[in-house]
Amino acid sequence: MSITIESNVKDPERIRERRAQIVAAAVKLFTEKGFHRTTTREIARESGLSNGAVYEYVKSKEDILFLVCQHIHREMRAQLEASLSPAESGAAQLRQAIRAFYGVIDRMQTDILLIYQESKSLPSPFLREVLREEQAITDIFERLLRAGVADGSIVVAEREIPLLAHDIVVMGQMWAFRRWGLRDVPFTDFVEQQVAILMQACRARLEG
Amino acid sequence: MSITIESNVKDPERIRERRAQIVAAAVKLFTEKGFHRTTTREIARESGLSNGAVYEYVKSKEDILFLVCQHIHREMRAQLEASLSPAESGAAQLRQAIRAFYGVIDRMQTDILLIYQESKSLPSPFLREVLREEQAITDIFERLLRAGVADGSIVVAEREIPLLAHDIVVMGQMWAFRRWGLRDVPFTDFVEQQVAILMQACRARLEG
Amino acid sequence: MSITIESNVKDPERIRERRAQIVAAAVKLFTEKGFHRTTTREIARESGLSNGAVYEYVKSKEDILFLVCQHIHREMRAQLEASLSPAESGAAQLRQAIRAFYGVIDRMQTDILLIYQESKSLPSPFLREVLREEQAITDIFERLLRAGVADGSIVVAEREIPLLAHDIVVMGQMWAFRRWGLRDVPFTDFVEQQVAILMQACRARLEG
Amino acid sequence: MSITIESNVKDPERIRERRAQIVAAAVKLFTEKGFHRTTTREIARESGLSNGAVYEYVKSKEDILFLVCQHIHREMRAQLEASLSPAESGAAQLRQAIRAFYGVIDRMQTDILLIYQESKSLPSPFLREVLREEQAITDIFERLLRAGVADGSIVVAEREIPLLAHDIVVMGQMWAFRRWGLRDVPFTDFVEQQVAILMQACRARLEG
DNA sequence: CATGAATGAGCATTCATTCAT
DNA sequence: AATGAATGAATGCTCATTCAT
Repeated sequence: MSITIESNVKDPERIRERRAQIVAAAVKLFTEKGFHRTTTREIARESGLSNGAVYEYVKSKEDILFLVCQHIHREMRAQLEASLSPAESGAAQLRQAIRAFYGVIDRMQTDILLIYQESKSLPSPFLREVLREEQAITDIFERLLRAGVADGSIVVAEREIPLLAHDIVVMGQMWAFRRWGLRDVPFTDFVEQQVAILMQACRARLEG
Repeated sequence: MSITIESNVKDPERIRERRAQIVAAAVKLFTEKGFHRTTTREIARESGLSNGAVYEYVKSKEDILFLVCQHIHREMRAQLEASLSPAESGAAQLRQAIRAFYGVIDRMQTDILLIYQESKSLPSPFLREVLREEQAITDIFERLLRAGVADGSIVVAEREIPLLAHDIVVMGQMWAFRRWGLRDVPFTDFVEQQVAILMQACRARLEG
Repeated sequence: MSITIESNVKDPERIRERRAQIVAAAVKLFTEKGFHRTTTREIARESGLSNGAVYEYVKSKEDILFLVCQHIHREMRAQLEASLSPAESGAAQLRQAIRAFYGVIDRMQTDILLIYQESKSLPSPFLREVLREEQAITDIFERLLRAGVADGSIVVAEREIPLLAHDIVVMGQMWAFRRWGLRDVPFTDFVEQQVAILMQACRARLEG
Repeated sequence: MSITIESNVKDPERIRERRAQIVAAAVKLFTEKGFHRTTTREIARESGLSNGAVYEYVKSKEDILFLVCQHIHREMRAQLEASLSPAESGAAQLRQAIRAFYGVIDRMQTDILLIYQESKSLPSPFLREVLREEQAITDIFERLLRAGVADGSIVVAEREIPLLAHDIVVMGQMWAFRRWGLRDVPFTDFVEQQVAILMQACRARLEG
């Protein structure tokens, strides 16, 4: 939002295209070998650009990492919004949102892991922006929780809401960052168990 | 089972001492600047050893990272064991263990964050060992859950236990890795809310 | 004789205009950051031309430096000629010329410094041309000295004339290249003292 | 004096040796191709060190340039001091010093040219130091002028002394930086003519 | 055992110049 | 004539690791 990566190139359409190539290449490589072990040359080669061309669209390697994080967050947001659907009660809406979110997490596992593992390498203005985005996702659930409280379909104290929202997010993201420990848990079981725990924490009436 | 780091030096006592120095220095530096941005020279200087001496007790920089993770895990285990105390029921025991564990997390915040952020840089045999250790901690809670089920003080399906144990761990560790989002939550509130959610998930009778 | 810089463009008027833009931009940038630290992109931007356009009027970055030196020398010559005025004796003429020249130096301080500091980066045919121009200025003073000898208003041996002419030039240019050491000397004092020394060296009768 | 270049290496004797190698190589290369066109790799090769070794004794390429300037200035000072000899009057002392200084300039022509052409590439704390050194040389002549004034062997107004000292220096250094224009002047003639002009400027009584 | 100087492959980044449009 | 995106060789510098002493 507030941060804009500079480019020497003027044509915005071209910037979009080339950065998409760079980001695609970087996501692949960062996922495989991590940010530090990936060289800018590899990113150039993988994205089909010359060494120099990369630096026409980006000012530093950290810029690329930021672009990657930004791209992933946008994709997450888009997918999340696409899978939210209206529901009768606040509780039902919340449950549906959690399920939708966890679905996104499942589909974007490696991307989410990438952000978890590499965002610490961002220069701090970028990191702040990434955390802001992470908080924005949490805020979605805060709002849903308050809506449920408002219509009486769930019961949570206001002061418990922030942490509960974080729980919702983290209990989903662990599907990505604790993959090693959850090999034996089928995804549906995972979702249902987490949803059950969370809805119970909201003292929601049992529903479909 | 447990991985052994090679050393050119014979005297095991000396190895222990020197590695303790190296680990202390590395923990400090990795926490401040991260694994990749810390140089072996800096570790040598900070630990009071010469560049060469470090390599008498360790074969590579990754070895140091592993030693650091190992040290932190040991410390965690020790602190956890020290703060566990017997309780009447399995539920009470579990609740107490969670509280104890969360206390450890609070005290070892930066160390836990270090493992979260840097363990991905470990060569895979080391990484496996670290994850094994992480699993071992989770296993402690699996056992406590089963004990509670056994004495009827909590009600959880066997198939739900592994994930629930992960939840217990993750919902505590987020105190370390989501510090940026929990600034406004006092630690005691944090613990009590998480414990409440978790005990409720266990259908434990409400107790002290 | 005089070197000609090639251009892809035919229209000589256009060449003149564009090169004037390029030179103006380059003088500004070279003065601020030096030749090596200035990029051709910066020159393009500052001159309002595109990267490519610059290379339509110039074959290399060195060409630009040469154009800059040429421009400065022309400007110096023009200013010098404009401020020369006839005088009664050769000695008076010489004194007047030195004062005029030093005035030019004072006004063109940064340009003269630029030539002093950057001309060494010219390819040797260009450098030779620049030195020829520098010699041409010196020659002006040689001629004035000979004129003064001829009318008897000064007394210098023919063999001393070349060096004396160099002294006249250098003792003025130091106002530009020894700026750091002459902070406390007012310009008028500077001129008068140097003129006194030089005229005395010519054994000129004391006048106005 | 006030500036110390850092080194990773501890042994001061070794630092001295290695830096001498580096400086010797750099003087040669900078003289041949200039500072900017010389690469650190070339300096390493020429000095018989590895790329990395150079950076054990120096923190940056600019450090090398500074070391070079420092070395040249020390050498100049040493030679100058070695060739100064006592004289009867202040005027005689001054004349002798100028001759000695010009002899040094003749012997160190290329080095002096190097400082003239490349010192502008120094980071400003280094540049200040170099200019301080240049001023120190000028100060020597200020002192000699005052001594001459004091014993009555020369006549100069106090306020004329600083510029006169600069003239002494610059009128010698031009032997190095105006080499192209002085090809036909024999060194002895050069010295005698300059000395004559300068001593005359001091209104010194004609002496041997 | 310890030291610390030396190594050199490796990396991010720059920039003069070209050339398709 | 003009544009501006693309190129890629070149550069200064780093740092894990080794090894002679």
